[in-house]
Amino acid sequence: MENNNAVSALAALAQENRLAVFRLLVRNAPEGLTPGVIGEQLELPAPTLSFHLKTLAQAGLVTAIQEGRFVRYRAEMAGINALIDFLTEDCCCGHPQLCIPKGKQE
Amino acid sequence: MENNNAVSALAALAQENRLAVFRLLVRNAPEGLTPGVIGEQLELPAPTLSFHLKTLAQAGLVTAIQEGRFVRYRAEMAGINALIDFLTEDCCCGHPQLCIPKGKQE
DNA sequence: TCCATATTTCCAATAATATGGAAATATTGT
DNA sequence: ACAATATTTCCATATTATTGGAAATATGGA
Repeated sequence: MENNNAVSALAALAQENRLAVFRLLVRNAPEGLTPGVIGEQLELPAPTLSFHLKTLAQAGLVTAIQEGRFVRYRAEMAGINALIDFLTEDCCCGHPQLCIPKGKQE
Repeated sequence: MENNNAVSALAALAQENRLAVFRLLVRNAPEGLTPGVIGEQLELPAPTLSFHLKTLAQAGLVTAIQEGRFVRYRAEMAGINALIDFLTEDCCCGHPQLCIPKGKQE
């Protein structure tokens, strides 16, 4: 993962509302949800939510597909995995003994 | 890890210069570096660097200890590990089969 | 075609962040 | 006490992010 992409993904998640949106989509993976439902659940006005969804999409953390009159947003697992891997390697580089995330403990 | 702490940590790393500072400190763990050396390596003016170090410290990603006239900053591995775990659980919650980071693959 | 509903764009106000010069503070060696 | 060096705080400026009302766009159903 490029440095730039990592910064984008980190910034996308570094915001309360966007983090909540992303988590909601993960809990509703793989089907995804429409902005209408997300906005209702999280009590976000439509323009605000649209702005945040766009930010998450640009960061590669969600994808959108049109379904008739609705749009279905889905959490992009490849995106979050890439971010986790970036942080893991970043954190461990050169000093693996200092940084053994749960997942790496045999 | 609390939601708030996660947002702080994400925001701290979601900035080019701060990410560079953190990575430099990880590469120089566990000894750490002084702001003088960091600023020289990354070509950052002292006040700018000080601001970023403070942000990283508040997010629990670095620690500072005074050493005579110098201050030694160190990467806080517990902090980055907590963030990685937060993202991993966040990402996997309810749908582990969709999200298997490298580290978790058997 | 016309209406109802879903979503986004436009836009302006507001808030939060980043930057770095100048000055302040702290510590060590003389 | 003084000079030299390290780091931080102060502060003004510039940049970027967030918010949501109003209007625009898009789609399906009557």
